[in-house]
Amino acid sequence: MSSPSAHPKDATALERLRKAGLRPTRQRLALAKILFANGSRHVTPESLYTEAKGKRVNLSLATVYNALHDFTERGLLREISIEAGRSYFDTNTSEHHHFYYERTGKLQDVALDSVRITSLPDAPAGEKVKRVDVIIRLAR
Amino acid sequence: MSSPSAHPKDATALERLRKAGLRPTRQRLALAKILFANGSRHVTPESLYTEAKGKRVNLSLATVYNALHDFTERGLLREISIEAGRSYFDTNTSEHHHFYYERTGKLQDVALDSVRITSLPDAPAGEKVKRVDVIIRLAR
DNA sequence: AATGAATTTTAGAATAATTCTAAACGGATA
DNA sequence: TATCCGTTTAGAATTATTCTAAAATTCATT
Ligand SMILES: [Mn+2]
Ligand SMILES: [Mn+2]
Ligand SMILES: [Zn+2]
Ligand SMILES: [Zn+2]
Repeated sequence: MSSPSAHPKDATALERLRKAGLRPTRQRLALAKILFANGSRHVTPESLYTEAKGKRVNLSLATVYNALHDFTERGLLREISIEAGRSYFDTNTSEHHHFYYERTGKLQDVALDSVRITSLPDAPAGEKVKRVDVIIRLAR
Repeated sequence: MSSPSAHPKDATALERLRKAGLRPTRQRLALAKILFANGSRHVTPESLYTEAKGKRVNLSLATVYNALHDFTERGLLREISIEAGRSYFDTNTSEHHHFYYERTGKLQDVALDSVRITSLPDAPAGEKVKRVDVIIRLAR
């Protein structure tokens, strides 16, 4: 395949990958551009694959899985599980919560400070709290 | 206090199924006995199937799936999704939260009043809050 | 630019969880 | 007991994800 474009448009995605210690391959650059071009997004592997294909990016589904996991390991994404058999990847890696539209399966960010938790139980002995996830399930 | 089951907690497996409008078949009775014999439990289809087989209950995995879904539809269980590719069924159907031990995949109940949420965002237009799930992820 | 080592991508096979199919079975009722 | 119809079942099918190993690409070194 051809070498990566050096256009300024790529700078953000390229820098992001470099900073994360990930080789900026053609596929990773294309996915990073899609993921980080605009605001916060919540994608599934399949939805991202479809979107990339729609933009005529040539890659395989396995590469999408690899990239999503690599990005997550390097802190570029956060993985979210809400429903069995479907995993989401969130471009917003800062602490926040979610609305979950049960009807459509869509996720929407909820700002951290709009959910005030004023007490939490102590973590069991030998364990520490890694994260508190609040999912606000919506129905009509 | 010697008279039988005034509360669903005390109901026999048979009574429980009858009240739920489910035919008390051999398989459902055996599963209900395992599930509701003691306190709160969090099972996976596979773990329940293995446990039943260990007690020499003759049934198929498909029946375990059917029963778990039937029980859930009739309010005897609640389904919980924490991790993609693994679903849990909870015998505690009252409102409560969970500790999730990431290392082992085990769930543990967290009493509703030990998590105090003093503010929540308004539901988006046309939607209402169906449930708020709090998952406290634990790591060493 | 060419070389070579390490990393990444890929197609397709493999695995895992769950659902489907349709035939056999068995509770409920009369 | 006879009949009805919901339930169970084995095995196939489906879906999501991971694995395999060969080919391609990146990148450091000449
Ligand atoms: Mn994963
Ligand atoms: Mn289900
Ligand atoms: Zn988010
Ligand atoms: Zn519980």
